[in-house]
Amino acid sequence: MPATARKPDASRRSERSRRAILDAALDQVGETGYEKLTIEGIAARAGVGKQTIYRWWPSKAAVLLDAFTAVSEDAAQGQHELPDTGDLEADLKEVLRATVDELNRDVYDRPARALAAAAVTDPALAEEFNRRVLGPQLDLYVERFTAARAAGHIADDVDVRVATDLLVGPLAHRWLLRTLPMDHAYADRVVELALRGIAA
Amino acid sequence: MPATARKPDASRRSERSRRAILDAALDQVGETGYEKLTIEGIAARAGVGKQTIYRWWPSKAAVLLDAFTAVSEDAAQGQHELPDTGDLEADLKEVLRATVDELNRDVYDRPARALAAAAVTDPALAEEFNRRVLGPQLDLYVERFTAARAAGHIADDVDVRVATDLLVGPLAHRWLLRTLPMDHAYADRVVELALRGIAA
DNA sequence: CCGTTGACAAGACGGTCCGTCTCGTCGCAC
DNA sequence: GTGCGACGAGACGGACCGTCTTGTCAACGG
Repeated sequence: MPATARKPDASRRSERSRRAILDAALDQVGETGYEKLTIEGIAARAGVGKQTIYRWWPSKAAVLLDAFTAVSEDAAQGQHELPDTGDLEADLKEVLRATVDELNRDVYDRPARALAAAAVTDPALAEEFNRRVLGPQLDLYVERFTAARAAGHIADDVDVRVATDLLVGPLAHRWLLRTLPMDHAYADRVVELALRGIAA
Repeated sequence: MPATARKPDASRRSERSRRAILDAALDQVGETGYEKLTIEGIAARAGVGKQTIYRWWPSKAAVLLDAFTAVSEDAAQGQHELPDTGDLEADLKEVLRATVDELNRDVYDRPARALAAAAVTDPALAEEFNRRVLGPQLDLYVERFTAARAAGHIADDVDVRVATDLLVGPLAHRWLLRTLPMDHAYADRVVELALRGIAA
């Protein structure tokens, strides 16, 4: 009589339905935005019963997170580390420029923005989002900076995690809050200023 | 026959109702969070008809923006510029530490977070939010950096707007997405690293 | 080979909140 | 004092919520 919320049998789960739901969620958010993303809408578009969604996901944000994780891994194209040509500044500019381009494509921007917005007011989702998507991406910068420090290209006492924030934070800020346009020139300036510092 | 959405007469507006609505919205979002903030709930708590809210605001986010603008101006306490003791690093640390403290107070964090989240997926609200709240705050940094540049404390070719992002971006990133805890030590490190740069 | 099991599609259901509307009431401007 | 328009209250149809019910179907065990 423990109030055991009995769990569904994952081995009997329909892969076909799972993919249809993920695709439908991604399509819907890309077309009409997050505010018009609805469980009923996803179910109808996927040709699936609502209960099938509620059985496997706790919220529409969780569905979108699963869907976006696949997109994100596709975009990574199996690249599990940042380029290292020995020229730190050039490498970082290349990566940040690519990030800017990615965030300016609607198919990537829409779901990413929806997830970020949801994470801002939902700590549990934020934790999951960091663990599955954002964290691994930030780790790439940490690794690259660690290598650069070993090569003597950055100061010994630099906290590589803070250095990562110094690069990514400004980009994310402009992207999320749209304070000003975000383009290649901005990415370059951020890299230059972050590397050499503001002080005279 | 122009579809003139006839506008209400602002001179007959009830100041009493206006304040009650703003207070109710702020209280509600502070207690139960943004997702449970509802127009009907605000109206009930404020002892006001729903129509009175719909007559003067286009969305609940707009109500919250008005409410928060007042709070934000209170918090500024008439300080329309950043401290300038001549020691740029110390001044910036003081300001960022104060910002961290502010963002860690629920009465400030809750509505600010709700507005930021709404702005992420609503470009029109983002524009208004930037114009009324975020923009003026960022301008303070721009002014302080401009003064520092005139005093020869920062390099001549530094873009003061990018420098501002370099400070504020990392803080905002940690605050919004909760990648890692945000405290005084972090604020100090960001200031130090931003000023002197990552490179050796 | 057949019976049991549990996920499935479909959709009914009560509930909440939406945004619009219709009421009297009441206060300010003229 | 009179009339216009904002006001509080709440009814209204509609959207979507999350749960529940029904009948179908495929996998798996005996």
